[in-house]
Amino acid sequence: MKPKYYLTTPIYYVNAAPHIGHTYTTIAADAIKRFKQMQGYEVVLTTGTDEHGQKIERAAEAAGKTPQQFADVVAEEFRKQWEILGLSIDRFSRTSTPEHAEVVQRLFQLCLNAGYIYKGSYTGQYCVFDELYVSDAKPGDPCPECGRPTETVTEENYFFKLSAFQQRLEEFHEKNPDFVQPETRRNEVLAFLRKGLTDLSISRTTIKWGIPLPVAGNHVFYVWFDALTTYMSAVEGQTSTAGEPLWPADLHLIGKEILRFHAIYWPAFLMAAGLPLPKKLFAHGWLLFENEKMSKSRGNLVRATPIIKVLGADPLRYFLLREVVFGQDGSFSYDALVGRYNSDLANGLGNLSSRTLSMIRQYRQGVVPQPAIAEPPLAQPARDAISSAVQAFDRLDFSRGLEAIWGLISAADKYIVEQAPWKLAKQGEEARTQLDTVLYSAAEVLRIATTLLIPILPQTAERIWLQLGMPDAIDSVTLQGLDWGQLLPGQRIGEPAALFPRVDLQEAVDKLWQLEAEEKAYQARLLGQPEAPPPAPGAKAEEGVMQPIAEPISIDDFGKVDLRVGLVKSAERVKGADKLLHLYVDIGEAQPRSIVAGIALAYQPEQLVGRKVVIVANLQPRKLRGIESNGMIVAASLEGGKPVLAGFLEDVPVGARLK
RNA sequence: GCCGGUGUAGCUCAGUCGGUUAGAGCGACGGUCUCAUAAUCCGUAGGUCGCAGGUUCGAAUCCUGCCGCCGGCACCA
Repeated sequence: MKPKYYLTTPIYYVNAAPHIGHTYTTIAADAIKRFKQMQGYEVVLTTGTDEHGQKIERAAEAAGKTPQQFADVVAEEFRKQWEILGLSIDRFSRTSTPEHAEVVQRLFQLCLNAGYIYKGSYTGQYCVFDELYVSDAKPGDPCPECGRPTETVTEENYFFKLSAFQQRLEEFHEKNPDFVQPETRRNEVLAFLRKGLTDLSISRTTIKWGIPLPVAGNHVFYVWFDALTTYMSAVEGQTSTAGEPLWPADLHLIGKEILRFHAIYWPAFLMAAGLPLPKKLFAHGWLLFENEKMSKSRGNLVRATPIIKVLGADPLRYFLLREVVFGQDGSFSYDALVGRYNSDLANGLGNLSSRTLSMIRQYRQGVVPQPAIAEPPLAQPARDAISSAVQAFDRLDFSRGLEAIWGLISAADKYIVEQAPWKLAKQGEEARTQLDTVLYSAAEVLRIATTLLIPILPQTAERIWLQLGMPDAIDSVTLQGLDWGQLLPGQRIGEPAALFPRVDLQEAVDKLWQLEAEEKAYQARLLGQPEAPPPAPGAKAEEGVMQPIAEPISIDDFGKVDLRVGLVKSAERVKGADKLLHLYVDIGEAQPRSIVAGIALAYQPEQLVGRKVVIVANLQPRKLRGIESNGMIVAASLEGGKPVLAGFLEDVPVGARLK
């Protein structure tokens, strides 16, 4: 009986339609699944959507839908995306289903019974958009993530006693050094743990769209308790064919941004409930677009669908797994994508297949010949490639594994040129056995490379399989025992056809940009969002999202703010803080004021001395890094950028009021 | 500021328990073959191995300092 292997992708939040970041994770998971299957496991792969929360409530409202309707639309987009890509998903989980709610409530109950849940209250500044409390913020402060104004919220919450698990979690991570990979991520987890843990608020009363707690009151679960539990609810009560329970998961594949929740919260929840913990966590890096972080606000998100249309799903899989070292950040660009397509797939694999099959047809009437020797020159390189590729894939190092396979492809190309079968064919009888060996070797390399590539290029592998005329179904092929010499002489090959027609770089890139603009517009319509202008081909969108305009105020309200012209008398860096400068500013008072401003990344202290600036003079004093700050400097704050100080074109006297 | 990582040819990277002329793939340029998807194959391209010191007979490889970049934390807006 096969051992089971249960792996998961994260569940994706339905505030956004699928983009290539989602695709990257899910493709990797699919490749892992196929690889594990070929190693003899019964594999279950789940993915799904995270649908609750205030952000969805509001997005739905803006789109004129109920939250459920809204979630339905986006969830369907994800499902379709994985279908178009041909991903082998066993279960698509949605947090808005009753089955899931039941498991979440049960997990809560277990934690409650064990004494790890208590009721408390919390007051703080809350950002609705990002659904997070902003620690240390004052009323009206903007959200650090999005810049939108925060709201003061007090609520009674249920708390999870995370602090009680610090030691157990540390011990767990010490004893399971492979639990979190790559290692650099593990170090982060340990560092975070050692700083100490505070209890976690796991419920909200401000949200309606969520799973109710099985207690009195209007509490619904807050994101992590709800979302993480999907990993369990997806396979609730299920076993493998052999009767082995699917939980615990063998691998959670995640992005690095959600590491902490998976490496700390999730094990703690499970420990509290007395349930088995997952076996492994792998945090992959981000896909950067031409070395910039992809984000909605930068407008440089890329979708997979245009790529599938122009090049196909397999080339996208190949690119993502070959170009990016799994676990590290990687750069995505259309140029690199098309480059890889032409050089590796068209000229490499595709051409080897084409020339090999064509020669067998021309010189041997389409029948795989019997090699004259048992150990042709390519036999050992092939064995080495099998061993390196399998080992690399096993540690999820796809790029290295693919390198090894392409090394074999190159060796075959080189061997073919050295042997020049087209010459052997003209030499008649005396070269006959030699030609047999050459043709067999080429076909055998093709068969071995194809077998190794099944997890990465499933569609292409199947096409080659048929073209080679392999008698057994490709689904039944395993990696166990894969070796040189298993291709049977006498086999009649199938119909050759080009696998990856070469494309013109510029034409392909233009087409990709055009389809991308259409896809982006389509997604915006789907989510009921105002349509963004399509990006100019190749242009990097730099405009950020317009921050919402604050509530209207009266002239009297404005009059409360005392803005003054000030002259910077001195400026120095604040020790121990990257962004802070300590200034003394003359605004016409007896003594210059001490003001601490977060502009050190944008301005050198010496640049500021003698400069006239605008000061909010009647702001409540506050201590920053132990230094008294009596006021605030007015600056344009660019999202994700450096602040730019307000100033005057004409000369103005110090102390003048702005109104 | 603290912690971790990283900086090698135009691009993506390999190479570090110190040791001959520092490597691969892609791209570029030149050439070759003709089975093949104007593919393959061969050759060329001269990179202060971030910078500066140090240890050593000898350092990309060890040590120290500095700089850049990335991540986490702190901090701020």
